[in-house]
Amino acid sequence: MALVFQILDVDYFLNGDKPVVRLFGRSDAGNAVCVLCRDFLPYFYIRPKNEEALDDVKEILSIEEAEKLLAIGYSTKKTRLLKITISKPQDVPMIKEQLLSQGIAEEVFEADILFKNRFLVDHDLHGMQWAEADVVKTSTSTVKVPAFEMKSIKPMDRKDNAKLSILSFDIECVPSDPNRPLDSKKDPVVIISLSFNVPYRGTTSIVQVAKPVNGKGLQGFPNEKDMLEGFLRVIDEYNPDIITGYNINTFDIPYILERMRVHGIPPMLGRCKDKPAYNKSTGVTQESIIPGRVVADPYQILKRDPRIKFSRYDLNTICKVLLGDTKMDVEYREMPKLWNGPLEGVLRFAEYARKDAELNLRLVVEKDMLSNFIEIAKVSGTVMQDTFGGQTLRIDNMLLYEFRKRGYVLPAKPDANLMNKRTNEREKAGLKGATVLEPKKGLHAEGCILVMDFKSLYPSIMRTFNTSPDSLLVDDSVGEFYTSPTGAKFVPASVHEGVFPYIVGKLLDSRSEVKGQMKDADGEMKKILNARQYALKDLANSFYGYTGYLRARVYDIRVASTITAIGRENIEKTKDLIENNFDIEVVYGDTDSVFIKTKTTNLEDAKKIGEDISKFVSERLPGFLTLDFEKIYRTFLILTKKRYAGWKFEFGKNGWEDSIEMKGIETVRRDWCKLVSETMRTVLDIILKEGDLQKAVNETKRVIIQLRNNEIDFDKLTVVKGITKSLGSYDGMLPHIELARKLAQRNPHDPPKIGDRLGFVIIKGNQMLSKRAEDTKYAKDNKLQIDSDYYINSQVFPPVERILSSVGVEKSEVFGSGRQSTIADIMFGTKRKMKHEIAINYGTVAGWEGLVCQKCAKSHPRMPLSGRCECGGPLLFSYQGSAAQKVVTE
DNA sequence: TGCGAGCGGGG
DNA sequence: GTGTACGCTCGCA
Repeated sequence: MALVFQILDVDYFLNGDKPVVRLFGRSDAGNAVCVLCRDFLPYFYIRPKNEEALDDVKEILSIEEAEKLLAIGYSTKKTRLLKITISKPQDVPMIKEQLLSQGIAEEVFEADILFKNRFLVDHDLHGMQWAEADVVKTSTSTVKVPAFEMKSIKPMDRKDNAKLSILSFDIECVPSDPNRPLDSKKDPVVIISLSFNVPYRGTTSIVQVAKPVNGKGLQGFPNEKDMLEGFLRVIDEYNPDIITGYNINTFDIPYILERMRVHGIPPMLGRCKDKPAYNKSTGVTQESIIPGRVVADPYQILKRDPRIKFSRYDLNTICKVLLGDTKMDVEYREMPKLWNGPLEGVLRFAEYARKDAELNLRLVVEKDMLSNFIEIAKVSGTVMQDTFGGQTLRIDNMLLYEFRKRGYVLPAKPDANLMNKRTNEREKAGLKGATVLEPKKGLHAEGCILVMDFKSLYPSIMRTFNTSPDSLLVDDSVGEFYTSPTGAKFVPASVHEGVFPYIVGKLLDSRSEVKGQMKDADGEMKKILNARQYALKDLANSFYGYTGYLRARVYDIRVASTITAIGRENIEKTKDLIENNFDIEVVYGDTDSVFIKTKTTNLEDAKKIGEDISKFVSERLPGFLTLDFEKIYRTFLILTKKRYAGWKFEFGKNGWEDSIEMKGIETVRRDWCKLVSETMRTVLDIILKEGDLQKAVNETKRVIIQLRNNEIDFDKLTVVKGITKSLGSYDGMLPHIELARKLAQRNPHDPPKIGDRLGFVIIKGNQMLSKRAEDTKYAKDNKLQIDSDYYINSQVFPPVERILSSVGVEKSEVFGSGRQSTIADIMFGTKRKMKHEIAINYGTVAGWEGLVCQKCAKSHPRMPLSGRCECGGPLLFSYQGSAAQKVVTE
């Protein structure tokens, strides 16, 4: 029969001496299924040295001749290799070592490719892809879901996803000794909360409690052991495809596995009866594996997402920002009291746990956190679980598909020796990075700044110059070649299109196509397509980094350094093209962007100039390189390379929308009090939106005076820090730890405990700084004096000073000790301008007819400089005479 | 400015 | 599991 299913996870088990591959998935009919393949064996390639000796290696099942191309260095000459097939995947490393150490093989290829990946690549299958298999129903004692024997399998061209069931869970534990950290060997799990996207027995959440409680949505158990068994029963019955939870990879799963071990419960959380869930921790990275399911941890996903950064990554902060909801208010130190106290407390604790599991599920579902990974799996071919790791496996897999198709073998991952060699080589030759153009420092307020980007710079360079390890010319076999700025030579695509440029090109072309399809799509499909276009871009962009990554299989510094060298040449060339052909100045640029200062304050005109420059430059850049007009900054303040702020204007659905954009200038930092962030933002706002440097200075002075006069609320001066270990184990002097010691003395029966977060201010005194940290509330209640010099000199002033000095304001001006000149004034005798006129002209945008006053209805063809009507009323964009849409100024 | 240590999330 | 993998922020020189 034909079974159509989406491939969720792949592994294998041994049946006697032979591997049996298991494909776990969701069938078209919506059932969890497992497809078994018994006729696939592990193999690898060797370049033989002593062929006869192969006969003595008893594990080898067969030896075949194979003529293959090698991935580094262009050549049409195939190398004679032998394909070695053995029986057990886990024997491969051992046999590989033996062949090398006994001088039987000169070199080994593809002996370090995981069996599941080998299977997928060789069958042209991808993770999360739909497949159609010819199967017969079978029975096996190894899995918990219906199983089928596979006769054949082929990939399908389907974009949709099966309805995946998701279980979100959270555990609560209480330490037996509140002064010591939790110990999974001793301290029990007391509560497990579960939340389901597809309802389980008609409910969306359950809380399991290791006490004989009962109630709605509650399951009471006599003890921890029974509860853990109950947890396994629910997982088995619900049978989720995805298991999720906040920080489950490094906390909940390893903890619960240890508790199961203590109680002698086999941790069969997956879809197999023969393979337990386990946690692999390597260095600091921990990952939990549950066979047949996918473990997704929003904490790790969010932390690694380059698109958004959060100030903190705790569940509460994340939910506040993303969902507008918060955790229930239960402090860690309260938990033992709740658990050991009266019933109401236990129930409150249970509801707290329920909400955590629910919040996490909402993050996954409402924020659509898995779609990107599903699409990355579909494109790169790895199973979904492996998409949560790094870029390397994704690229290795994509390279394996393509190189294999073209008759190449991939080199092995580098061993310690090769890594050393690469490191040394790099230290000698150096891998030069990108160019950052020297910024014209200070405030640019006279005209709009255009921000222009090279679209997909490194992928475009790869495509244009055919830079790829397999097109790198290492001999004189070809007369026609391109010589890069570093001297490396590449054959043209007409001779041989490199695998890297080919894949990158396919990804980017496919992305354009998907973006086209998105226009006609809606609902679920639009989400999928959007995730897909992002995955395609993300994957295309990671190929350059791979060529220069020391651990890559197909590392080649000549390729990596060629790409950055072309990038550097490109940005310089572009700067010249712009400055030589337009009466305009490039004030900054970094890697793939240039910032251009126009002479107009009219946003429309600026936009037009941006489009003209984009067209002009793109026509003159080679191949796939294009310069796109990205956005307008009306004003632009640059402190140093990579640190700047701009008043951004973008034309959106509701007309011109403005915001302050900052790069590299941090206004929020954990060790800064609120006052610092507030002052910085105010100062930046005044400079960028009003151009009034004197006002910015005055504002800074005002804050300093308020600090001296004790007029600032202590809450704005508070810094919060947590106690992470026992007080005795801190060596250095830290303010919050000294405070914790003080509080413990003050209140011996309720001292601060591990996990507590202390908010403190620094008060006046002669002791060293860390001894002067004081609890904010205590300081307030006892009317203590804050150390205003500390707040001025160590908190507020340094970051604000960096901003002010970039526009030429001297420290002495802020502190008022007489009017002194800046160094620039002394050198050039120019008086610095304290007030910059910030005129804005919004222009008229196609489709929009003009502006209309909300108060007197007078129409204006252009935005007046004041931003308001003569009558003082706010101006709205008018469209086709009537419909006013949005206030455009404040 | 560059380096080495230390911590994050969870309970 | 045909393994071997962080990344930022801070304090200090």
